Formats: sequence, C-alpha cells, structure tokens
Amino acid sequence: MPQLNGGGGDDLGANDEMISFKDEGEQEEKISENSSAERDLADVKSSLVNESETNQNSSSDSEAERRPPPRSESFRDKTRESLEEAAKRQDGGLFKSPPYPGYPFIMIPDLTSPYLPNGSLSPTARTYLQMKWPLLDVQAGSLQSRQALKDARSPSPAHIVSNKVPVVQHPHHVHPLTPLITYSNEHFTPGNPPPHLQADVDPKTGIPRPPHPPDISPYYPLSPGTVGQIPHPLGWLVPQQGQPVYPITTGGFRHPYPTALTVNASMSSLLSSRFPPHMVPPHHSLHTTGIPHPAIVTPNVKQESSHSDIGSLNSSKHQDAKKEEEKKKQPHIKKPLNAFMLYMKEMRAKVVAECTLKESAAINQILGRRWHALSREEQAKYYELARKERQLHMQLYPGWSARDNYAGNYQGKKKKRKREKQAGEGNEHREYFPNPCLSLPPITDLSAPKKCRARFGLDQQNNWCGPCRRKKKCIRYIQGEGSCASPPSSDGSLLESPPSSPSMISPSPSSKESKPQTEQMQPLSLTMKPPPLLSSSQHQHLSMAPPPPLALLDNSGAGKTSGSAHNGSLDPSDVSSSRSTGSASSRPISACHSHSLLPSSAPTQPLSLVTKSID
DNA sequence: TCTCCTTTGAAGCCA
DNA sequence: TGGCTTCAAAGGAGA
Repeated sequence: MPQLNGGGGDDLGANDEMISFKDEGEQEEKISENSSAERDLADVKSSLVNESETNQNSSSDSEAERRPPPRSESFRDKTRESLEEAAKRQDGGLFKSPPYPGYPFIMIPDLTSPYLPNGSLSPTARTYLQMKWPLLDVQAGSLQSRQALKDARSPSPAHIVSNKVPVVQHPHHVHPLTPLITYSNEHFTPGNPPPHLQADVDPKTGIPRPPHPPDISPYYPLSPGTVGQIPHPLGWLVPQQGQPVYPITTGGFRHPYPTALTVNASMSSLLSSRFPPHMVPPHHSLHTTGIPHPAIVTPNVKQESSHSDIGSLNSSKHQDAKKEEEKKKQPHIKKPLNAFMLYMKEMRAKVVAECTLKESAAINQILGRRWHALSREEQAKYYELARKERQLHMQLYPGWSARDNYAGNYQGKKKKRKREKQAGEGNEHREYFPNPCLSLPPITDLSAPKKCRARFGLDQQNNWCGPCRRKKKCIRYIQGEGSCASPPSSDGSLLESPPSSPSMISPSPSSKESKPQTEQMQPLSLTMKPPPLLSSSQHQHLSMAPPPPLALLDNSGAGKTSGSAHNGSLDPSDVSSSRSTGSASSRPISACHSHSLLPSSAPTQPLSLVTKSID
C-alpha cells in the first residue's frame, strides 16, 4: 500500500515542482514520522489511483520533481512575441490537463496475436495488449531480467503483464505513447478524438492513412547493431532464448554496426515516411523485422559524398576517407526522451488540433504550461515512462553516453550555437508579465526541488543526498532502483503529491502558511516567477506568494488577464469577463478549449482545479 | 539548406 | 560541488 510521503507539505514552493515517490529507502522512514497524519489522506488518494497493487515492481522508489525552467529567454524579436501571442490565443487548456481517468496502461504488443508468428510479422500488424505500467523494470545486464523478459515470449498475457515491456516508439504518425500507456484514447481524449486523431488522415499531409495502427515499433525498437542477432521478428520486444531482450552489441553502440542488415523493402518506404531521408539509412537502423529504430539516426549522407570524392582523388587518403565514411555512417543514437518530451510527443497533436497551431515553439509553450498544470500523478506517469525509457535505452546501448551526442561527436549534427548568455534576459518580461493566454508566467525557480530536494525541501537539506544537492541524480533513488535515477514511481507519486484539497495542505512553518489556502492550492503554474535576485528560498516563498500588484503587471493586458489567468479557463464567467476586457488571452481561447480537457472530465486534477484569487 | 525558436528534463562538462 | 551547456521532439520561420 502506498504510503504518504511527508515531504510534500512543507515545500510548497516545490509543490508543483516535484513529484515525490514513496520508495526512497530510509528517507521514507524519516519522513514517515512527519507524514503519519497525512498518510490517511494519502491512502485515500492512492485509492483513487488505478495503480497496480499487485505490481511487484520494486522500482517504486523514485520521485519526480520538476524544476522550473531555469531558462533565460530572449525576447529579442517579434518572433517570440508572435509565439507568445499565439500561445496566448491558443492555450485554453492550461488548467485543463487532459483527464486520465484510469491509471496509465501500457500498450504492448500482443504476443498472442496471430500476426506475430515468426518472422512473418508485419510491423503494422501488431496488436497490443493493455497492461499497467510501470512494466519495465529490467535491470541492465541482469540475467534475471533477461530471463524474465524471455518469458515474455510466452503467448500468455500473464507473462506479458508480469514481465517488463520495452518502451517502444511509434512511427511518425502514431501516437508515441499509445503503446506505452493505455490511456486508451479516451484517457487522453475523452469523447471524440480530435479530427487529426481519427487515424484516417495524416495530420501533416492530410493524406488518409490506416486507422491508427499501433504498429511500428515505438520507442526503442532495435539497435541496428543488434539486428542480425535477433531471430525473432519481435526480438526487440521479445527476448529470444539466450538473448537479451534488446540484443546489444557487446561493445555498445560505439562498436561498428553490423552491415549485414536486411531491409524489408516495404519497410524502406515505411522508413521513408517515418524518418527524413537522411535518417533512413539504407540498411541501418532496421531490424530484420524492418522495424526502424527511432533512436538511431544515420548521419547525413550528403556529407559523406564530399569525403568520398576527396578520397577518390587521393588514394592515400582514400582509406581515411573511407574510415571517416564508415564512422559517419554510424547511426546516431539519440537521447532517451524525458518525461516532458514524452508528454509533448503525446499531446502535441492534440494541441495542434485544438489550437490549430503549427508553430512548434508556440505549441511547446502551451505544452509547457499544461505540463505544469498536470497533476502529480499524471506527471508521474510520464516520469515513469521516461524512467523506463532511460532504462531501456541503457539496456539497448550500454556504452552510450549523452556526451556522444554532443556537438561534433557524431556526424550530421552540427554544433549548436551556444546560446549567448542573456543576463536577466527575458526575466523582466516573464517576471511580471504573466502571459495572459498562458495564464501564468513560467516557473523559473532555479532552485526547484529535485529528488531529495523535493522530498525534504530546502529547509531540510541535511537530509538530501549529495547528488541532489548538486541537482544530480538522486543516489538514493539509484540505490533503490539499481541502475538509473529516475523520476517518481507512479505509485508513490500520488502519495507524495501535494494536497489536492485545502484540507490536505499541511501547514508549513514558512511564510506560506500565512497565505490563504486558496493561494497555497494554486497550481504551481499559477505562481508568479520570483524576482531574479531572490534567493532560492525566497523563490520558493514567492512562488506561492500572490502575484504582484497589477501595477506591476503589464498594463497591456497582463494584469487584466492575470485575473482571468488565475482561474485559467475553469471559470467561464471569468473567461467571459476577461473577454469583455478584450484581453488577448480571452480571444480565441475558446477555440483552443477542448472539452476533453476540461477539468470536469478530469476529476483528478486537484491542483488544476484550484483557483487563486488575485484579490 | 540550415538554424532558431520554445518547452522540460537528463546528463555532461568545467571551474 | 555549483552552474552552465547540450540534447532530446517538432515544425514553422527566417537567414
């Protein structure tokens, strides 16, 4: 039974910034004393979560926390303004996190499917089984895990459920998380799915397409370097006897990739549609099943040609050129997606459909705010997914390091221009210029709690583990998890989630407790960004402090909209009133509003439901 | 054609 | 150890 973590109450500043999880070793015990009173509430909350009580997943010890965007942003051009403007107009779902009625499920390939049988499986012919996640809890290199995974080959669904499942990535047009979470469509899109999700029309091309095929391998199909090792068509998913679930080249991805890769002609076209041409290597990145590996990208071939020419001119350099060529041909293994990225992939289409926005920057802004508006448990789902992603990625590419993808470390990726440090840049804009449409300024508290930080708060830093103090991986979690630090375990997240009701807010010795509960309850995304000069602790306090006086707000609408923003779109009257003011935020919000996102359909959005009175 | 924008999170690098 | 930087996705916009 999940236990309530007591860390949530005192760190209001982090309330929305963190997702705590129950299993953090001794930490749990320590805080358990302080949280006994909250435990009951936690139990109540936990009962609301359709979490697998039978899930023996020992990886529950994780905690999620988010830190506010420590980003400095440049407002250097109108592009930015236009983006914000677009976001303002379009973001109607700020406080309307997509409802996830049930706890997330993962869609895994249905191994019982007749389509799966040996070798003849078409990537598009897969069916999926619903299963609860977290599922993948495979310790890297663990033979036991491998064995357990091997068992997954059993057609028995029980096996499937009992074993871990690789996080897989959908093809281009397929919802990336579909196979991972069941949030079956109605989870995320209660009611009728948006037109673009009707699975009949390609959102990009507008070309009709097969009905939402949960087909192609999703997140981590197969390493190209391991292709030849896997006899089973679902080798990337189903471990073969004596083989790892995700066969990995002994030396990791850094080893030369096998060239003896077979390519399914049909998959070539599939790949072409799935990836940009330069990302669709002739034979790389393809499993024998033809399943592309989204995490692997072959470098642009164009660059090779020049080298080849040079090599042909100079025989002495020819070999070198060839070597370089080979080197360049090595697929680029991408970083595993983090929780937010997963969320973005999933929700982007929705936002695009709802808001008719195409500009990714604007969409991302909306998504970022929606992300903040998500409840703990909802975010926990993504953290959990991300954790599994990382785990899977680690298993797939044991030798891979994020450094490998740093500029210049692989071909096809040019060094990213270093963002000039813009001192205070953007801050002045975001400080007191809450985006009317986005309703709130982004959280930029650089001291946002993470891991232990989230659990204990700033005033209990002595309880933090070292890495957490450094904003690194929480070693406690690592210890508990065994391999990778990760976000919150889904089962714990809820428990440690901040109170979802005023009564659940535990008093804090900080100044926060003097704040009206309505303010404490406000979603983090509603909080005002603290002044840049404030200390982290001040940030935290301020993060829960009421917004600055309207006088400090942008008179061009920020102030007006801040009033409406505080309620987001929850209060129609409020929206209407703000509309009457002609604020930018109120304009097309309705166009962006989706009832599917309304809190009414998402009862588990306590924070998002909280309103804050600017008065 | 390439880079930027924009978001959050993870991780690497450097002092 | 803290702070900064890069990269992951995405697609339009601009150079």
